[in-house]
Amino acid sequence: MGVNLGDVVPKREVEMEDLFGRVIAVDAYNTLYQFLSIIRGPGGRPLEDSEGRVTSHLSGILYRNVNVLENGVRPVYVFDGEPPSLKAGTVEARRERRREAREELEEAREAGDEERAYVKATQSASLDEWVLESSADLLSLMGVPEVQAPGEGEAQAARIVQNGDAWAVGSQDFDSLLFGADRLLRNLTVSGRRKLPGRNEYVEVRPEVVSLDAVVEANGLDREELVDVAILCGTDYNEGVRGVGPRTAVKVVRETGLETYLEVEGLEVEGLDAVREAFLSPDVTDDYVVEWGEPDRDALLEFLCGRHGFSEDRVLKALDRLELDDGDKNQSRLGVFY
DNA sequence: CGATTAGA
DNA sequence: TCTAATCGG
Repeated sequence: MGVNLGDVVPKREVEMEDLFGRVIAVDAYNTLYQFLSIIRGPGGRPLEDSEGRVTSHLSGILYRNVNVLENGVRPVYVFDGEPPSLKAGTVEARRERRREAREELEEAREAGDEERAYVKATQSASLDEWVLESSADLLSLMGVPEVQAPGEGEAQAARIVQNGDAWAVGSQDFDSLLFGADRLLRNLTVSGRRKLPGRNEYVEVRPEVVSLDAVVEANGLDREELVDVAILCGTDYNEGVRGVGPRTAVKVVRETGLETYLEVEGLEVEGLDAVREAFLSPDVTDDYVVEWGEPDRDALLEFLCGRHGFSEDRVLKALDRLELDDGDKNQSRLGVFY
């Protein structure tokens, strides 16, 4: 979920080819959650192997990374550690929401309502131990590095960018900008269109870059003020003010300032200073290693086909795309845009 | 989501 | 050859 900054954030659409040579600090939680909620079969059931283990995320990781690596983009997956205590309410609320969704999923299945079942299955997706472990295993076999964050993955990913070890954070959420990432890359995808959950509507989806400088520039706010904007709208750490969206929040912070506004309106933000600090000085580490390796073809075949029932033909075809390339598309692509 | 297949 | 539907595990 994260923060609603979409409306006040300038975006620059790019092609995957434009990202050649870039390192992307991928928010693993965000990415896995999307794979898990979206990659579904009939009745909203996730893909699974013959033992009943969910494999939707493995499919997503494999093909996404093949596309990314094939284009000379180097991903590093950043996994969440312990959520800050400020987030406890949000974590609990999400748990409850998933629990409800699972109940409603059962009801929908019993009623034979496939469409509702699909929606509820999506809402009940959760990252359990199996998903995290098998994801780490697959990434490792693909030669894709992983970083374990002490706290929020997005904060750690932002730090990796700040340190110059990655070019952008890869996530759908905007939080990494609040954590100080210089750039955010959304829609790390090669395929054009995506189907909207509602009905038969399709939207063109291309990768898009959001730079923190551009956000700051466009709104006449610095990062600290941007954090105040988010706090007004609501974040994972606080509820936000009813009826205030990003647009008015920017206006309020620029013209009045968050504290004065709260005072005048007789409002209060629970633990305001702590929330600010959670964004401005998050729990991150510089003790990480980012190193890419060669995909282990045999081990990948054993893992995906032998153990989890993937089609050998398809996996081989995917792995072949990782071998012979950079024949035509090599250097001199860096720096075509900022 | 991304790949594959069906169909215009 | 291109796009819409539907597999995949």
